[in-house]
Amino acid sequence: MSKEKYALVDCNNFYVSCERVFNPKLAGKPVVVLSNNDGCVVARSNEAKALGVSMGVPYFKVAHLEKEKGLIACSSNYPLYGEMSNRVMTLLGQYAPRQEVYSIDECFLLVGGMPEFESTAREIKAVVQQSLGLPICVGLAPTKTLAKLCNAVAKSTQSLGGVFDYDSVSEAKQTRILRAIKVRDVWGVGRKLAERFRAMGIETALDLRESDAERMGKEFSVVTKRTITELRGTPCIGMENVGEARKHIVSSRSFGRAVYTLEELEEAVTAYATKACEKLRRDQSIAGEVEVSVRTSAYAEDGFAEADAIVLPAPTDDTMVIVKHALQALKKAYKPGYAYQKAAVTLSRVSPREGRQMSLFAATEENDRSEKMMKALDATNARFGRGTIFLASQGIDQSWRMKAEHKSPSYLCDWNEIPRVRC
DNA sequence: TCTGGGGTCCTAGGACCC
DNA sequence: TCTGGGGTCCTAGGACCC
Repeated sequence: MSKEKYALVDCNNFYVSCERVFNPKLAGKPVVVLSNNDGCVVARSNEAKALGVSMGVPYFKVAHLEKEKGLIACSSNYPLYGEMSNRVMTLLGQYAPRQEVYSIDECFLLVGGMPEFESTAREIKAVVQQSLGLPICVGLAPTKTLAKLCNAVAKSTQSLGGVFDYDSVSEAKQTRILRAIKVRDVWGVGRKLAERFRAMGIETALDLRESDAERMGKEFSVVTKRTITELRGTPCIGMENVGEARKHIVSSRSFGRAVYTLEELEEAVTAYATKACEKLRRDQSIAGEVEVSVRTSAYAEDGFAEADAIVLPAPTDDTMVIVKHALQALKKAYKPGYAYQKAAVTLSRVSPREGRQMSLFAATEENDRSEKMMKALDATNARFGRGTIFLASQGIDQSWRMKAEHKSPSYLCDWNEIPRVRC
């Protein structure tokens, strides 16, 4: 039996790198990409990191660097990043028998039994750079947890050329590497756990590896025990099945300005529920419950947050049915007199569309009609652009929509915004 | 003035059953 | 009214991830 081996491939500063592909003027400059509403920094170029811009910082706190240091901010352009992600993932998937797309910018490849994968990884890196213009790094190790750490090592150590294989160095060297990594930077260790670990004198990845796995498992949870085992080189987190349907689907957005009236919240909830239903149908799933939540700013002194969930009469993927119940839930959650800043629609009790339980009371004819209607809706919106057909209750003006003041064009997703080349 | 969005997994505790 | 133990299922909430 060949030894297990995982590769973690991660695109460097992914959103910034995507912007740079289409706007070469951004090369070599400090660039950040902002979250929706131009709220926080969610991606930074190396030059921006060097200026001390930290991840997740509210943009207004670093906006002064625009003038002082030439910092450039881009609003996020998720359709563009999504399309670039599809392309890079498709390419990477060709290099291994199994791939797990872990997030928009990283995937695991199962490369056990493939000799000399380190040189293959260097080849992959060159191909992705050449064909898509995206820089990547690769970490190789016998477990996913170590592969994540090795990826970080590859990223931070220039001389490695973007690829690091844990097995290529001596045990002594491995130990030195783990000693240099803070426990907080280990996959699966968040802020809370790191605090509790520190109180026990566990400061580094090495300290965690050397701790008593059994005892830690009892004191914390099986998750911690698994992390420790993985740090020791024994895999216990396998590849996830790809393409499995999500169990919860959320659509939520902060508004571009404070919203007070039920009517405006109804528009937003209709739009969010519509979007959640599109995702639901794309997964070939149906939902049994819809929840609506609304809240004022999390930083408001006199804040308010409320949610209400409604179990649907029968599980469905019908936008009109789900919107209707979402609006009922909203009415129960809404209280007048607050400055609302955000609304969310969550679909749960999600199950596969195949073999669904039809409502006893709904005539099959009605089910048929709804199915045809939803198919036509999705097909039209896919062909002519999202939002070609929509429910009137989502409003036309939508003045509550979010801000995006520095957005790049939808180069890959809209014929009207395709890049032009002059010669 | 200005602080994102979308997921997963695990655990504890309550309801219910025999 | 008193009295037992054990199992399952579901949900809410916490912690984590990118």
